[in-house]
Amino acid sequence: MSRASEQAYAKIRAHLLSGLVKAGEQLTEDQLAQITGVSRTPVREAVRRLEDELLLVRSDTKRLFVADWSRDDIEEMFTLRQMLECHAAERAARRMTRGQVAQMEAINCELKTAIEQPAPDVARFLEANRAFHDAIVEAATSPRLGQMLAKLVEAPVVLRTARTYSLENLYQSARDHDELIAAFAARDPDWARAVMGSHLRRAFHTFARTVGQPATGEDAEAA
Amino acid sequence: MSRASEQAYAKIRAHLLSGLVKAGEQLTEDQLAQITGVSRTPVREAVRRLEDELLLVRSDTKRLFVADWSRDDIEEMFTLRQMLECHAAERAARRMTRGQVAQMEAINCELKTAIEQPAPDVARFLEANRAFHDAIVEAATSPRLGQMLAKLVEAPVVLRTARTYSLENLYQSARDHDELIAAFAARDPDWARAVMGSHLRRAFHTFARTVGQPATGEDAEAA
DNA sequence: CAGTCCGTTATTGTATACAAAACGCTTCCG
DNA sequence: CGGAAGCGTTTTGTATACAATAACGGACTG
Repeated sequence: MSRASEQAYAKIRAHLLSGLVKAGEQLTEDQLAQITGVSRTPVREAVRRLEDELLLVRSDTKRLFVADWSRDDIEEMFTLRQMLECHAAERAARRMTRGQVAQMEAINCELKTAIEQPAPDVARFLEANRAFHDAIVEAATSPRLGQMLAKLVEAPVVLRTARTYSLENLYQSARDHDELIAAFAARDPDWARAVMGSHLRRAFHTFARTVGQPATGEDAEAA
Repeated sequence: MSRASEQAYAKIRAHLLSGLVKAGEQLTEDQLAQITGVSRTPVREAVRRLEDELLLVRSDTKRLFVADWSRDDIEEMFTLRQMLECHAAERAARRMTRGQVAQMEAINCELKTAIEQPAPDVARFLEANRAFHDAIVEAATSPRLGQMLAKLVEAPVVLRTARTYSLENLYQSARDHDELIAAFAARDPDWARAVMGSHLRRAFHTFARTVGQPATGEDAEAA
């Protein structure tokens, strides 16, 4: 994306997760143009993307609102993500080269060091985690699948960024990744699918628990 | 969508399937603005939608081209569609009301009459077929799923519109639909999923056959 | 003659002004 | 007092002019 519209996208997104805006609140393009410092044209471009990612929604008469997700919405997204990403893991297991496996090991190594610092570096962990999942999608070589997953993965992250991650959950993720790598190295699609399934499903439940009893947040898990 | 951008979308889309443009050919926004009769602003909006639907693609330097799909691309889309729509059928089977089942019977009835006219009315058949699948997605009550499927379903239709449909395939579709309705009435998710799976998978193979031996087209099947 | 640098042209990106549509408020009528 | 119609305000949609960037081609140099 071009500079202004990309910047608008990033700023609006940051604004949405800053917690300064409430779910359901109306926004106007002018407002967003002022916040982002660019004109309405690139703002509209950015808004379109955010609509697509379901962070913003439009009323039937084209007015713009901050999306508010129900618990069902979130469960739905996790379910879809699980379905698609299991498929991706399966495809990836059939196609992954040795070089790609090695790279995934490197990524997961980085992820572990992010955890093991004196204090776990959550941002760095999330970055590595993202890279790991992206690598799987890439190995699956299915552009449509990647496009769909990108949308699903982005969204829940928004809600969870504010939460803290328990150390144990971070370690569990790293172990899941290790097992995924083993499945890829063994070129076993069924194994890869199964590991990915439990990885994500558990993530959903720990996530749902913190949403059910919000604000205390201590045991959300990164997927 | 608003009037001008909607019109632009429809006209560009029609232009793409008219066969006047070759896959891989470059297009410019100005060109499209002239064709559609509106300014570049709504054209850009329409182009973004078409990019999202993968009918248009951009080079790494933002130049616009007509997408050309490989056979693998098409297979990928069918696979994804099957995965998602099987899931939709399963969900629908759990949630569908008697009223909705009755409505699906009505739709499939309409579909059959479209076939049985002196000459089968393919356009009318496709319309009913689309309504049938839409009804399933609606009964599944999963907005994200619906959104994703909409994209996948639209695209292959483009390629197949030019083809003719064999009578037998039309009847087979109607029978599949009957069985789906039976599965819904019985509230049997597994049954619904299985029928949908074979319905779509068969559609893929008949479709792939005509693509493999193009131009003769006589046995593409509607899903 | 090949390759690269630079100026020209083509194309996309952004800003702004204006048009159309929707909202909300007031007023007017029953 | 309720409700609907009208009008000013707000918000979104479109057109157009201009800016930035990428492709193209031609001249210059080794």
